[in-house]
Amino acid sequence: MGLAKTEIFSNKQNQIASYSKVFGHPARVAILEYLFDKNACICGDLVDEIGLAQPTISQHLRELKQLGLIKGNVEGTSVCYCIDKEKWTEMKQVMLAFLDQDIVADSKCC
Amino acid sequence: MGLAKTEIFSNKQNQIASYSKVFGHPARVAILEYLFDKNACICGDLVDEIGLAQPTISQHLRELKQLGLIKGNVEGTSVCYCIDKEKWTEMKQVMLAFLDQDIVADSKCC
DNA sequence: TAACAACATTGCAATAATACGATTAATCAT
DNA sequence: ATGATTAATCGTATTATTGCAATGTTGTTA
Repeated sequence: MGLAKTEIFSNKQNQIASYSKVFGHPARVAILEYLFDKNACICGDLVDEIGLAQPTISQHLRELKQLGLIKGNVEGTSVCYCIDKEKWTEMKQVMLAFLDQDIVADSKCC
Repeated sequence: MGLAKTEIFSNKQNQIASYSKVFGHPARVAILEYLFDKNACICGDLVDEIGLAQPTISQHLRELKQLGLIKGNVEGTSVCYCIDKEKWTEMKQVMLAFLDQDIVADSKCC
């Protein structure tokens, strides 16, 4: 039905899924990498840098902003986006706990 | 259009997006956590464990299998799934490189 | 104030994802 | 062989996502 049954899963599981979902599009990965690379707030160059239309970029930025991973400062007529470091660290904790699950050696099969 | 323009992004960016996408649903997160927790191949208990119908679970398992993150061994009438450790480690490298991007202290704003 | 610049929003078309009933395929038990 | 069990696949309804043209909003500049 296109609608995930989030209510039957734990908060942690839904949180991991939410973070992952936002990373699940290469444009958003590219935006974040660009923001990291510049290590400073950048503004409208994202549209030129990534080959997507302005409304599309704006939409991706909004999703990143909704999760709190980026912040936007209005600077005159342009808006300056950058990584929210606290939130990024917080997200990283959650994701690492998931990715770093112990792989015990003696599994029964496979 | 519902169709991501993957061709304008790098292989690495698309790879990160692919891994993230598969983690972008709580059911698949739950399946993986259960597989890790049991540290042994389990079969149809996933249907009982997670509250989704059998075809739905089977569909999620297929997506995980397509990415290579899990393996399935046929054991009689049931199928035994477990984490593919090599592939998991490989995936972890890629994801960590993305998550661990340097957050330099002296950013210009925000 | 009027024109402009930079983004955000809206609306829409096209495709993808989610979920499950029904069915099929394979194996086991008798 | 027959029936039961397990899981994969098919078909389909429903919702979500992606992308962009058109338009709106806000602040700047002449």
